[in-house]
Amino acid sequence: MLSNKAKYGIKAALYLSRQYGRGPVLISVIADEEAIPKKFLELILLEMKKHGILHSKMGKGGGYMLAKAPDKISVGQIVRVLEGPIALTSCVSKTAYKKCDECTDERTCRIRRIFKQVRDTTAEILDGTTLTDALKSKINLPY
Amino acid sequence: MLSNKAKYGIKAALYLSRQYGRGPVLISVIADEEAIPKKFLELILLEMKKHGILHSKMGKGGGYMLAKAPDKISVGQIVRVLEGPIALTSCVSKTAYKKCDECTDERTCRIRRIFKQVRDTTAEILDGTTLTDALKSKINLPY
DNA sequence: TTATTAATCTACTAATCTGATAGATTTAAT
DNA sequence: ATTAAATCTATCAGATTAGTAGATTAATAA
Repeated sequence: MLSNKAKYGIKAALYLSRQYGRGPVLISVIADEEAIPKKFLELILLEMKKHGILHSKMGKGGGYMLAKAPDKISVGQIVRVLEGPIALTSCVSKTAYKKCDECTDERTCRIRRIFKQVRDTTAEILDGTTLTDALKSKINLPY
Repeated sequence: MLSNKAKYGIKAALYLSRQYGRGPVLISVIADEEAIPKKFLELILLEMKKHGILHSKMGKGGGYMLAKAPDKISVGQIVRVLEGPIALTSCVSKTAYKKCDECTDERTCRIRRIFKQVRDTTAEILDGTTLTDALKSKINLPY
């Protein structure tokens, strides 16, 4: 299951996408609007900043903003930063590859084959969905 | 990431698939052959038994066996028992549906749409792969 | 230059999950 | 009755999750 951390991070990023181009947004505003514990959100935004997803400005008039346009940021990037690799087994991860401890032969491992398939389709969806895509909707939405 | 528990469970199930029809197999044999801590494996097999994936026989000449033919057991079933729901958010799970705590409107939640897609494709792969399928291979394997 | 505002950093906590291990008990076959 | 096997109950150390608290630093504006 996805952690609250990742969920909150995606929510915050979507919020900042809607505010994109309008200058920095206060942590407290995002926290209020998206019902996220403020202190927890601080840590999350900081982590996203350190990974180049967000920019921030300190002091009066400061706040957070997207580091890039919302169509240049994918949900996959955010998930990787806040949740870790998309793959379910390390032997199948692109960003955090590591042979499984107990693995004798990766080439013949049946579990690997299955979870490689899962990783690839999941990555395709998450990396293929930008924040802009995520905001698009068929139904009418309140913002 | 997939827990060792689930990995061990799948490995054990694949082992039992290869022995299918030959009577009960000792926990200790599976543990040895698949390099799984025996005591830990006990718990895992018991859990799989309780969920109808395995059968067991106590006493001398006893052991574990598949409860059904390997082409009637999917990897998805095992993952659900040992790892929990396939979905990354509860609001998108078929077997463990629950509205997200903070959710105000499921119908309009963008995160939900994305993770529903991920769940559906993942479930398709895992439920669509039986133990028999998992054992099939294009390359030559040592068993 | 001082007050104010806002992010940043460091540290801590409680609860839960993971990956086991230990030992006693029950069941079944010989 | 003995032996072999699963089963049950309990415990444990370490990691992770989901935060909270408080001090510090940076930037702006007065």
